[in-house]
Amino acid sequence: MSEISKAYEPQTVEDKWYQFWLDEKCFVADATSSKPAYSIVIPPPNVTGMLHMGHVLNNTIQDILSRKARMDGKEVLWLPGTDHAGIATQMMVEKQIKKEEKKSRHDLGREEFLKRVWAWKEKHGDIIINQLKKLGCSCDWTRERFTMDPEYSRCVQKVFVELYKKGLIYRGKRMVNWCPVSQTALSDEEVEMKPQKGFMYHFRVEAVESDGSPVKSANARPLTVTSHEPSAPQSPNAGTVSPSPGGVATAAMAGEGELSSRSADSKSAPEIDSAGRIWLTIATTRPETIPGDTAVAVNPKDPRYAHLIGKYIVRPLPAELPPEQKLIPIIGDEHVDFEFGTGVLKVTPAHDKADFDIGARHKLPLIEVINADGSMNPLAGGPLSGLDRFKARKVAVEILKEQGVLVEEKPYENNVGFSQRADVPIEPRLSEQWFLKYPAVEQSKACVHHDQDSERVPMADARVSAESLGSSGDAPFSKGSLAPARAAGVSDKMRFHPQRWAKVYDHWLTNIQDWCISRQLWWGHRIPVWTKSVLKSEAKKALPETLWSAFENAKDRDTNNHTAYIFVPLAQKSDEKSFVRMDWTISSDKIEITAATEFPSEAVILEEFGFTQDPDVLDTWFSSWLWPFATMGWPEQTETLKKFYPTTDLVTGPDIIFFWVARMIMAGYEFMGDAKFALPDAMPFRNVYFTGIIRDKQGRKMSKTLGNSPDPLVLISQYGADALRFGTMRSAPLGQDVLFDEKDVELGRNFCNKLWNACRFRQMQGSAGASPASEDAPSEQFEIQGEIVRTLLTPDDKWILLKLDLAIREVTIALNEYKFSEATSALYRFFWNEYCDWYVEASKAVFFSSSRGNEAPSEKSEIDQSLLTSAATAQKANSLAVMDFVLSHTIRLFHPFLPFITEELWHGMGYSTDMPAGQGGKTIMNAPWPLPLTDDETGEWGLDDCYLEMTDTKYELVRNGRDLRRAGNIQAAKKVKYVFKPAQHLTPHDAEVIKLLLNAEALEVNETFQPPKGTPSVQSPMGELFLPLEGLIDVAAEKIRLAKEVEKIQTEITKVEQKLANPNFTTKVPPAVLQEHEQRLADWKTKLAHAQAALDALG
RNA sequence: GCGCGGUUAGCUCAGUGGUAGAGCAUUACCUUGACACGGUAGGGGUCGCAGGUUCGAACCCUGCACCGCGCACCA
Repeated sequence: MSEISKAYEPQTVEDKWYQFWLDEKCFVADATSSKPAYSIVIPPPNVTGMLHMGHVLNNTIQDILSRKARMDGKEVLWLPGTDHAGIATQMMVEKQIKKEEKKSRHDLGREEFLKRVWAWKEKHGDIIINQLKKLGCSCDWTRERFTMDPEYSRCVQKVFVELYKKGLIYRGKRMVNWCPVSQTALSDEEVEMKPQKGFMYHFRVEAVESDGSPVKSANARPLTVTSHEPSAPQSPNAGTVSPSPGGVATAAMAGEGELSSRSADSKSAPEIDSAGRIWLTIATTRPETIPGDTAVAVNPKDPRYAHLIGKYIVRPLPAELPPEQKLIPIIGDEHVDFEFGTGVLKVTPAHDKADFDIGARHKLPLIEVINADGSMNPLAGGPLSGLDRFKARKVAVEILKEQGVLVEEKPYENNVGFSQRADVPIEPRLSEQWFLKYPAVEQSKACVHHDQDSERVPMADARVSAESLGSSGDAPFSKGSLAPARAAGVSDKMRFHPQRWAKVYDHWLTNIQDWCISRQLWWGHRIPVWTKSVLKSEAKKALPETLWSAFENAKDRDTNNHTAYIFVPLAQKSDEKSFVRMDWTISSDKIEITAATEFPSEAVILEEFGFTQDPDVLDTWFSSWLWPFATMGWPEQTETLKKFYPTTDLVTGPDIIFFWVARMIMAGYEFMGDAKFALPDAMPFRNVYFTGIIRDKQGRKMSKTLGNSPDPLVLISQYGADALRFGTMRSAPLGQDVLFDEKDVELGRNFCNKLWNACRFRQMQGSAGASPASEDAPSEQFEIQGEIVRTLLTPDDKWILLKLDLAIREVTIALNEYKFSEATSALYRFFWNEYCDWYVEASKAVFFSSSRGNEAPSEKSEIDQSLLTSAATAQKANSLAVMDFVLSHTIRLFHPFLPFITEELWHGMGYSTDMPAGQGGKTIMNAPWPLPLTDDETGEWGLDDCYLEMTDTKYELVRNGRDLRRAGNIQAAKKVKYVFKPAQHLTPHDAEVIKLLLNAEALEVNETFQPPKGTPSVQSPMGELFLPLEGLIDVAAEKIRLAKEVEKIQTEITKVEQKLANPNFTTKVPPAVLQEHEQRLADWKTKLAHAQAALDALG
């Protein structure tokens, strides 16, 4: 800090120190270290992503935790990496290729397309990593991982095969969430329900017999209108209302006309027309799926319809089919809610999840009418075929209108599942996919802590240990933070912060369905399954001998559709342990064989045998869920795993609690429970901190389309990374969403500048002796070596040392409880409001008055000049020593939050030179985290708490004295003289401090001062302060001020008096509280007396 | 429908039973020797509503309202 600039300039400082940390390998974790471990795995950002505010929040927190842990003496591993993000990345590259070459991925072919994605990854993969570096993240970059690294892919395959062998992974033709844009299946978690405005269409169909002849209404009895369920609207005509004439109703569709009132009736019962024919009205939001209907269902308990079960209806679409091909049964199914709609449900087993289940129960045929891309296929009928599903909906409605069967069309809002990625409605679609039955569910449920009061007991790994807090921990620590240090080797449960997420997690785990893990994409881990299908008749010839004999010897081999397992030694391998497990399915003429293997060599052999690999890839989360251990060398027993697994903290957003957190926990129990790892626990982390979601200042989510997402790098270049970090942390309370405002970053920058200038001020006061004096420093060489001398400590010194002690406690506790905004606020308050506003200002009394020792007034001339000078010098040096003590602690407290500026100051202020190389001598990163003052220190320096109160009283007097100025309408610049009438002895130091803080020209201390009538004054336990204005006083203004004050005091007195007059209060309240109230009353009364006297004096 | 948050100054939020707080914004004054990215002083609040518990409630309990989120959803 030789040429110290007036304002802090972060840009050069940040780059310089980041490079230094990298060069010095400060972030590299040593798995062989004897220090206790602390570890975090980064939630891997998308490899081609860009840093956004969510990353800033998330990674700043991780960096704070990591840096704090290093200062606590832990061996820290913060393991970074990126995620291949299947759909997102593939879509991005496809879009690019489309734009630049007007080609689809299919034009390029799989191999070429994957080349392009890899090229894209190589080109853009470092961007986000470099952005994290800009932010100051102290990740161990030597261990950076990517979810498609060869070793990582190996883990994914191994896990797949293991689960497959356990029978937890299976293939099945099921209803899945299909995204017609990405053209892939999705998991339930990737579907987002959104309210959608549409229409509810009611159309009617005739109930017929199996031969197509009308069901006679006579047969229909015992239906009577009055036997309806209570909720059904009663209508005397309902049973006999006339059917609408053919070709009815296009104009009145909006719902107000005759038609709609009749349709209300139609809800209550089937209509019976004059010819005695029975009509059912069906409600649907998706008329385009009518061609796929294979039944209509009613509730068997519904008296309106139950008698029709077993009859048929004629499906209106496709219109061109002959009626006999459109006959579908009326079935009874409990699923139908007869209070909803008309109580008649059209069943489309191929295009609706619930309908599929109904179809399965009733063995209904499936008619698929929608293609993978969301268009209709020929089975939907001529007019619909080829149309997009939404267009087809409109056309289907037109056809129903033409047929005269549409009875109502009313606006309707319902929830529709959307593909999270592509933002289009998903299509429930039947397809063959791979599914996973989640493993270790029960363990995963049991492992999370649920106690209500656990928020106060933060660290299961005893991150807060007795020694890390110092032995003198009393008041603030006794709240419980020191509490249960976990007994060594005993696993505790995992903790969520804030805890309420445990309930959400639990609920999800209780209700999970199997996970659809296959994706019809190309970018991702290809499913390690190979299949081969041979004609039964040619099996012997077509199969390798080993396989054929295994097949031939298998029991039940002729059973149709029978699945069994055979283990086949691979012919080319002599190693007997080398088996690939194969499943086979035999149908009437074919044998289908399936094999899964994680080994590339076996895959090659399988291919030689004519097996082909499943074309699908795995869900991206199927690789992410292995992140905590696959990045550490699993399945080998690496040093890293032994040292750093389970990780200490996970920091992530609650939006991926199901996608990622829950699944990682299950994977941890499933794959890390193996005794060979000799781990204390299989759980992947001990604490999960859920950040809030970053929103803009209007509370909206940040999104590209809204354009409300600021670019963190722009903010960093404008304000500095420290400023961004500090501002974000200050406004990010535990568990709350963060409303981001650039003002917060500005605040951070201002704070850094304040810190910078406070150090600059210290620097300008010269050397305290520890570091050599620079050329232009005062000529005196201080003797005291920067040590604090008790006898020279002023009350202000003691006050700031005590405040520092409190700040250390407060910040440490806040960090241990993951309360980052609390820690930041405490530091801000301490440094700005206590250190800068009061201590630094008060210290000027020492610096400036001692330097004026040479100009001592004449009455002191007898005192030896040199003695005076040296006393003043010693006093000054002592204050500098206190400043250094406070600053060197403060800078360390700030380091996790503001890594760059603190490193710069640490060196610039020379604090690094006092430390051993490994403990701050080289970098502040390894400097010890400040401990609360020890009993030795407080005893040595005489830091009694009474100095807090004493000095607060002094500062309060100053505040009131300043107020007199304003009350007297005196400009801030105008130098004024105050008179102080002390109640007891006032030290010259305190007099000087008061004078300086009042910005007074002079402070006359006069024990016998007789103020002229009307002199404004303030009262304090220290004495009375006057601002004599010699007739310049604005009497009216002063009267108003005093009157106001009297009023205020009286209000307070009344409040306290009322309390004290209540016998209930005086008898029931704890003595301390009672005493406090009595004291308060006395204080107010004194104040009142003075204010009243002053007011009276004005006449 | 079920569950979870929230409601305190103009804005964003702290505040777990004992004198209502911070930052920003705002008003007035000040470029004094670290800092105008600064200083000093001020104005501004029936703590969502209604009950209850208590000597005492922003805080604990009950109910309600409104805002947000999650889960489940019936055409």
